Amino acid sequence: MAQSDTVDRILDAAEELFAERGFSETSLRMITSKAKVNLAAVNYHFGSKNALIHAVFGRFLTPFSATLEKAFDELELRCDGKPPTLNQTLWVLTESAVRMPQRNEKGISIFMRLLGLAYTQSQGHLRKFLEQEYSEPFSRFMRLLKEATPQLSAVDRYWRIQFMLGATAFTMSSSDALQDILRNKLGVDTTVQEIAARLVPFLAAGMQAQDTLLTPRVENKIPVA
Amino acid sequence: MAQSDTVDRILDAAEELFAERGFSETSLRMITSKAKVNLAAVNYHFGSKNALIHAVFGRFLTPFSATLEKAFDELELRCDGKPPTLNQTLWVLTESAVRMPQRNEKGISIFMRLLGLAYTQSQGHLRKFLEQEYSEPFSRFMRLLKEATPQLSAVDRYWRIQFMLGATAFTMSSSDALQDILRNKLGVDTTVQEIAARLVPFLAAGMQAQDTLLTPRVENKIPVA
DNA sequence: ATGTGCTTCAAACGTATGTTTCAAACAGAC
DNA sequence: GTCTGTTTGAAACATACGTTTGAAGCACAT
Repeated sequence: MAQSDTVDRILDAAEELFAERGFSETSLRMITSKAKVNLAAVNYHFGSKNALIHAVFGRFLTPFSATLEKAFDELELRCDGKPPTLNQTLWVLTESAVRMPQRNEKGISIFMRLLGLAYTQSQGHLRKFLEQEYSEPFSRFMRLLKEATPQLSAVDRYWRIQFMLGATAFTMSSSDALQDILRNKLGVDTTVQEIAARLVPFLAAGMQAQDTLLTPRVENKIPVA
Repeated sequence: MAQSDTVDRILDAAEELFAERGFSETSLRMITSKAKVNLAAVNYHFGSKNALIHAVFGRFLTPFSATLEKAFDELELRCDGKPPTLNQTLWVLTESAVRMPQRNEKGISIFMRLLGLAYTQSQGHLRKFLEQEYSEPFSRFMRLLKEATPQLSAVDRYWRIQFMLGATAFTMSSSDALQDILRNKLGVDTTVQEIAARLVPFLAAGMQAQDTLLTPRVENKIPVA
């Protein structure tokens, strides 16, 4: 699955175990025994469990954010001057994610699941690490979203972006399980690419929904029982 | 905050701590010391930590599912014969959630966060417990969704429902953090009710999106780099 | 007052965790 | 070969966890 270098073996094992069990639920002993490596190797090479978590994220997030930057560059070049549309922006993002060189066939869903976990599991150190390490591509994406949805108020846009992130992270993070269920229920096979292709129109439509429901005060809009 | 009965004190403390830290990250000692109760009381009254988790969910999910059933009854009665619309169905759900009698002002976000965690944290026992305990209102909701979106293929509907669940679970599970960020960024305060009021139109629009993008083969739709 | 059933309490149990230690093994330079 | 710096190894460390124990406390019927 990878070269037999200790560091990479640890990273591979940790990545997979974190993705399928979460951080707190994965012990160093599980990782080292899956990696066929001595227990002390983790602390020797990484310093601590938290640092290992950071390393796992850094290994796939750094190349990804580079890919993403280039893709955004191309996109803005193609649009010369005019801001890219919402659909274009979303497609560029999913493309970059889907086209990332993967270590194996599970790569994409591990990638997605880890991102989801980073968002969900309230690991303060991880959030801090990601914020200060990858703030640039993130805020660039945010800026593109803003320019693509000028009709939205800042507050509306903020929440809808959260909804998008949620739908994406959640679906992708359990894409394996969801694909299995669908296969059993309807006998249909799906690829991650197809899920992404279904997701983007969903997100774009939600993002651009004009809610006639929400005007001055929200409470009025909830029908009284 | 509550009556001084040991069981309730434990449930209150556990609920709050689980919501803000997750299950594995919350120890019985944290719970019992917050509840000002002896450590052994948890195992005495509930049997185990897992059983306590079930009890926490049962305490708010049982009345909620009863409320929901009644709300669905009313809705179907109001629509006599015709299937309720997507918007109606979604509103009835969020209404029932938002209107639940709360133990305190944080009640709603705790409720939401716990639901999100149940979905996200891969605690096998919890999923099993929830499935066999609350399968009925869940599948009723699914049936209503199906009748409200007859234009969708089964596969499309399946994925879009996952997208909805994801957006909801994710947003609600970190609603506190997201509210804080928004307050710092734009100086705006938000209630869970308002989040729900923004979420519903987003979901409805996404659910009803007609994706001109997806026709015979998906791969063609991803622009080649 | 006495006994009974339920509840609380402090203490301990066994296990698992992240981390450290220090000697052994190893690789490459001289 | 011998030295040097790096990596591995088995074992132990301290701490935290969920759970169990058995005595003490309590309310209440007899």
